[in-house]
Amino acid sequence: MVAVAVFTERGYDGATMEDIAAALKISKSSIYHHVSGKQEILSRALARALDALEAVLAAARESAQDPAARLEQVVRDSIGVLIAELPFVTLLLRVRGNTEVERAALERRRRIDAELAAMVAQARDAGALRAEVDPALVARLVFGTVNSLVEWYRPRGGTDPVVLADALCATVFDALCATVFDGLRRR
Amino acid sequence: MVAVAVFTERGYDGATMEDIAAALKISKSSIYHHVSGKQEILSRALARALDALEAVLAAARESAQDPAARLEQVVRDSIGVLIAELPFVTLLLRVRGNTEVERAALERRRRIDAELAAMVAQARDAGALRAEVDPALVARLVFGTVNSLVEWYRPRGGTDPVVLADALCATVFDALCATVFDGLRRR
DNA sequence: GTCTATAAATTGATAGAC
DNA sequence: GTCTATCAATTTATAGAC
Repeated sequence: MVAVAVFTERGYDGATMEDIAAALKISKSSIYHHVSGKQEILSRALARALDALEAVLAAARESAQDPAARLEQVVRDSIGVLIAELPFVTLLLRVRGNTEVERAALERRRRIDAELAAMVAQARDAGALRAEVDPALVARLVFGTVNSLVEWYRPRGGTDPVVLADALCATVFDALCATVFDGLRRR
Repeated sequence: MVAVAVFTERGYDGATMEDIAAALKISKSSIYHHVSGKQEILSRALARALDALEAVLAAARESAQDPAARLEQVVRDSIGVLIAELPFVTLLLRVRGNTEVERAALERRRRIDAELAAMVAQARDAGALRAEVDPALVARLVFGTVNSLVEWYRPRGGTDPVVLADALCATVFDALCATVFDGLRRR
C-alpha cells in the first residue's frame, strides 16, 4: 500500500491526501473511489499489522513447547512479522490515539503486550528465568528492542529475517554479555 | 512545558494550538504572546533534548576512561537524560522531518547516533567487544533499547534513574543471558 | 476510474480592544 | 497578558462531467 509508505514517512497526521495522491500519481479525489477516506486507509493498515502479530501469539498458544522455547519462538516470529509487514507495524507502533480507530488499535496492542508479559512470566515460573527479575520489565525491554528495529531496519538486499533474529539475539544476549557489560554487572 | 506534554500525547502534527490553549487554560491567541508559533515550541523542546544528549557525549569525550567504561557511562547517562528530560526526548524520538526545524533536529540526532556507533567501535577495537560483532548494529540495538524506554517509562513514584539503568543492564545483559536465551544461542 | 471544481471544516496566526 | 473576532491557508471530502 503506497499510502502507508507516505504515512510512515510523514506521520499519519502529517501526511495529507494530497501527498498520497502525488505518491499514487492520481488526483486527490480519485482516492475516494477506492477508500472511504483517510481513516479507512489507517484502519486497514493497522488491522494488517495487528492480525499478523496476533497470529504469532495464536501459534505460540497452540504449540506444545515448554515456556522458554515458546518465548523464544514468539521473539523470532515477532521479528519476522515486523520485517515482513514493516510499514504496517511501523505505523502501528507510532499510533497516538487521537481517533476512535487509533484507540481501538491501541487496545488490541495493549492486549498483545499483556500476553507477551504473561509468557515471560510463565518462562520465569518454569525456572527458565531468574526468579527475581520482573517479567513485565523483561517483556518491555525485550520487545522494546524488537520494536526499535522499525526505526532503522530497511529490507535493502533482502536480509533474511532469521539472520537478523540470530544477530539480534546473539548480539544482545550473547556477544555483549561476556564482554563490555561485564562491567555493568560488576556494580 | 505544558505544550510539549500535549505534543507527546497527540503527536506534534496531531496537536492543535487549540489543544495547547486548553491545556494551558488560556485562549489560543494568548499563546502567541509567549512564542512566535507552533514551530518555535517544537524547536525549543527539541533543542533542550538535543543539548542534553550532546552534553552526555561531550562529557564522555573528556573522560579519561577506557573505551568500554566510557561506553558504559554513555549508556547510563543517556538513560539519565531520557528520564530527566522525558517529554523532550520523547518528542525528539518521534520527529518525522516534515519541516526545516525537524530536519535540522534529525541531522543533529544523526550525528549523535554516529558518535555512539563510533564509541561502540572503539570499545570493540580495544578488545572489550567480540571482534566479529558489527559495532553499528550493536549501537542500534543497545540505544534502540534505551530509547524504547520512552514508550512505557513513567516517573511515577520517582524511580531513580540509576536504579532503572541497573535494572535495564542487569535484565538484558545479565539475567537473560544465562537462562532463556541460552536456548537462542544454541542454534 | 480519473478528472476539475468546490464545498465544508479545521487550523495556524493576526488585529486590536481591554 | 489575555481576550474576542477574524483572516488566510490548508485539508478532508463531495459533486458531477468524461
